[in-house]
Amino acid sequence: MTNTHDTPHPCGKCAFYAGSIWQPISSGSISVLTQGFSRKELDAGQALYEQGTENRGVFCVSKGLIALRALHPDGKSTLLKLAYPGDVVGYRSFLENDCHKTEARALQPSKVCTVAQRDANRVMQGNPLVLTKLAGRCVSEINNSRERIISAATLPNKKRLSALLHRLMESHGVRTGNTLRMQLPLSRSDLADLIGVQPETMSRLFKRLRDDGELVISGRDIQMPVPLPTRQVVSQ
Amino acid sequence: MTNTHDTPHPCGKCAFYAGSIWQPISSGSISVLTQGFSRKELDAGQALYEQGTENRGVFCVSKGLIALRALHPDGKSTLLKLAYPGDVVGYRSFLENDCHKTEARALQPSKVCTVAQRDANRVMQGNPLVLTKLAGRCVSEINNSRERIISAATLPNKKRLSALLHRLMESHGVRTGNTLRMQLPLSRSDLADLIGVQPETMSRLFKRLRDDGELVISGRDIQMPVPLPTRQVVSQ
DNA sequence: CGCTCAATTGAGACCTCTCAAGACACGTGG
DNA sequence: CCACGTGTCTTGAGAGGTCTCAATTGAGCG
Repeated sequence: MTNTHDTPHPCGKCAFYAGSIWQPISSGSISVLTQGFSRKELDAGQALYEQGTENRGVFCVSKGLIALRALHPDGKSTLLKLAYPGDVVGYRSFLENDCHKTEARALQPSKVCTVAQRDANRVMQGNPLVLTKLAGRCVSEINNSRERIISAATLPNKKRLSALLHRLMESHGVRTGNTLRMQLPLSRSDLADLIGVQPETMSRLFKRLRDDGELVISGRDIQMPVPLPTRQVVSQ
Repeated sequence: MTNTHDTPHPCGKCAFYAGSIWQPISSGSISVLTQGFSRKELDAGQALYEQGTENRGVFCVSKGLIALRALHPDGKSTLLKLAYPGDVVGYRSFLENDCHKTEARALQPSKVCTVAQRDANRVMQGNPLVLTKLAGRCVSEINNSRERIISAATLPNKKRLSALLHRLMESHGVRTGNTLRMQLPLSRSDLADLIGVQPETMSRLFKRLRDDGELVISGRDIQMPVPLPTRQVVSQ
């Protein structure tokens, strides 16, 4: 019934196949993976999963941008992570076999591939490398969190915002001559979350950066000069 | 040469055996584990490993208290985590097969069990459950980091300090009648790191908590009333 | 046009940071 | 035992930053 031979890998045509957590796996597992595999399109603002709901599998962003937010009892929320194409989301609750402690919501029109929980577990059991790769994603996430904690303790807010904008520019910016330009994918509130201040303060930080001549802002349109190549200090 | 039969599990007598990442493993792996196993005592202030050094294995705290700190180029440092008995440290660099990005230093006289890298890898390869458990530790660490980020964005410093002291009291406090009392295992600087303020601000926060009557402080000796049983709101 | 939501601006209270100086505990050596 | 360091902790003062509450502006949309 199952042809273990010529079933193509469901992620085979994905641009992020090389780094996929579902690769390599035994040819026998490919049919299991395919069985649990589905692709979904999300409009901007649409939720991939809601906080508090049961985990239904492991999700991989293939296009667009997903925001992971923790919703608080008082109605506010905190933006915890931006998931770009190639990123895996939902693995925290998958590994814990627990409900989602954050919501995942598309910031831009996005495409997400899902491997259903049951099949994901079966593939994982037959292919230890899958768990190895997932653990690698966990470690990356730990690294990211630590960087965020360290920069919060180390840098003043203005510098943190500047660094954040430069990072966003790397992903979303288009270079024209000597300037970079992007449409911010985030609201001011979300930006404020990412550096840990109130939205009003965010506005004022923007103004200060503008006054410093670091960038030109108009709504979500941002321009800045191409940064000089920063010379990394090589630690022996 | 190896007796696969009656070699005892090296963690068998440990109080944290039940939650150990090295359990259960195949009886054949026990001798490998034993081979890579060593126990080390650390004085207060002594380093388990230094930042920037190569990973030499996976460490498990069996007694005392270990501080994980990130050291910055400017000479300052940030306290990232307190590792209590039962906690595993060094697994981040172990999984990445990379050098340590933090230092681990004993805050109190401590005992740490080490499984050397080479043998840890061999045991892990033969026992997928080990990686499963390690992934679980990663997920816990992610949860901790997220809580820290959320509370930094949500609560004012005074409340964060209060929450931190209550948490420390749970681990280090002794109840006498209606009061809890502990010797702080941390310097003011380390406490300041944990909530993300300067040491001077830490002092002033302490003073405000004292003025509020929340606690009695004398150096590192802290007393507070036993908190009322907080009634958890059950979210349906 | 009028609604709504996002973003900005204003004002004042409050807090935190920095730099500096003092208080305190602890250990060492005279 | 005392003097003297040393490191930790506290306190002070002023500048600067952030927060909150409130009002205003701006942009998108029926």
